[in-house]
Amino acid sequence: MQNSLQQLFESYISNKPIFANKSALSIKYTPSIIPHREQRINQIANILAPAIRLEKPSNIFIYGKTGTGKSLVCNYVTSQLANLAKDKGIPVKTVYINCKLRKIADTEYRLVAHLARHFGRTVPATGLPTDEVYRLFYETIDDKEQIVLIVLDEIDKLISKCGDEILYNFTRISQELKNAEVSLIGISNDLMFIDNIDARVRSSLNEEEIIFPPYDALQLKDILAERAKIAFNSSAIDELVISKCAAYAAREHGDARRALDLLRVAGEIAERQGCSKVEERHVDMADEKIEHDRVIEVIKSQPTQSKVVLYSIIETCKNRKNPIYTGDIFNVYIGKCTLMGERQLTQRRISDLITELDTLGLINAKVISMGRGGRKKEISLAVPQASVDKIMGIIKEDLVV
DNA sequence: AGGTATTCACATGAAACTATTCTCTGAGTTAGG
DNA sequence: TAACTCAGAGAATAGTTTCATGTGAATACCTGT
Repeated sequence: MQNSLQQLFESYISNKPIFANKSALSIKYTPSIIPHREQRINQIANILAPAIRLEKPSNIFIYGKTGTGKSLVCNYVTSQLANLAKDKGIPVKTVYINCKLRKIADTEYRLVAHLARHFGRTVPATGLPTDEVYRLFYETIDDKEQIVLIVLDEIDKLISKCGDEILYNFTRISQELKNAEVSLIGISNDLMFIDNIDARVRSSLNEEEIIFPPYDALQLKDILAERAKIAFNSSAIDELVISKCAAYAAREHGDARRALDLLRVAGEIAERQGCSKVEERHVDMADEKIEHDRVIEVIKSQPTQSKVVLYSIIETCKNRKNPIYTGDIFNVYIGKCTLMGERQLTQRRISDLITELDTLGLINAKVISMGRGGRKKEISLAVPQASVDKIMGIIKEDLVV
């Protein structure tokens, strides 16, 4: 035992390390070159440029699927702008907020409170009327002449949750302020997002739209190659592996984030196995591992009731071959609740929980009409068979089964 | 045969309710002068 | 009298329940040939 450990550590030393600078593959990393996005960078820079002359730039809305470089480009341009402004002493402030983050900016109140805090006000987490928080925010930024650029990432999530009055309120901000000017940059994953907004709000926004198309496999390959140069030792990686990662990610609507994850995890696996080089099989393993980890992570973070529902679904799927529907699940769920002494929710709520599990990608729930048989959700598991036992284990940890 | 009306078993939407957390306010209480 | 305490009103939020309405197509029912 002792000996084998010795060997393990020694082999770690004798093998040339695979990574040179792993951070280049993380999401937070901002590369100095952003391939295939030169045009968008220029577009955004052009729109924002008036800020330097203290004129209010137009509002911008950026659309594109996940991993198309929206946030990256946006951060890049705004930080360049902020740097320049700082050097020249021009009062331009940029704020980046991710609206998806729970407990930070996922409601109107929290968003405005967060903004006010960013400008140095202390705002309680609850207790104040929303109008009051708006007033605090106005006051704070209006005390001197300045341009404020607010970047709202994943703004579609915010709007779908709290309605589009927020946007309307923001357009009104500019009218209320005497000294400062506020411009919005909205980033959305949902291409249809703008169509769901009230026409009046939309016209008062009079925004510029920029669309980020997904990367194709070749572009992904360029991006990966660029990062791999920094992240890996040159001998540890070859073009084949990179192509494979690019191809896998291109299969999923050209998600660069996914491609980078794939490459990083493949490298980690190779490292752990004591290989001196990343091989294609490591990419396959990485693909599986990422999916598996994601599923486990998602399930762990679910509230108890969702877990009970998922448990019921898994068990029913195991025992029965023919398709299963909401009603079946509900019955099993009732049984589970009495067994475990959990509170029973209504079928209405279970229906919603099932839909949530579907959007999380843990199950497939398709609404089908069976004529006289009624309208139902046809439910099946979406996780690989291999993970099922692990999942059951995790759920059981949390529940007294 | 062809057309339409019904009907099933939920889905989907909206509103209202519950419980918790937090602020703010003002009445009542206390301690020191 | 100033400082302090504490209860109650009012807000925001998450998670539900209640009530109401919507839905798609297999099937039952009718019509005219």
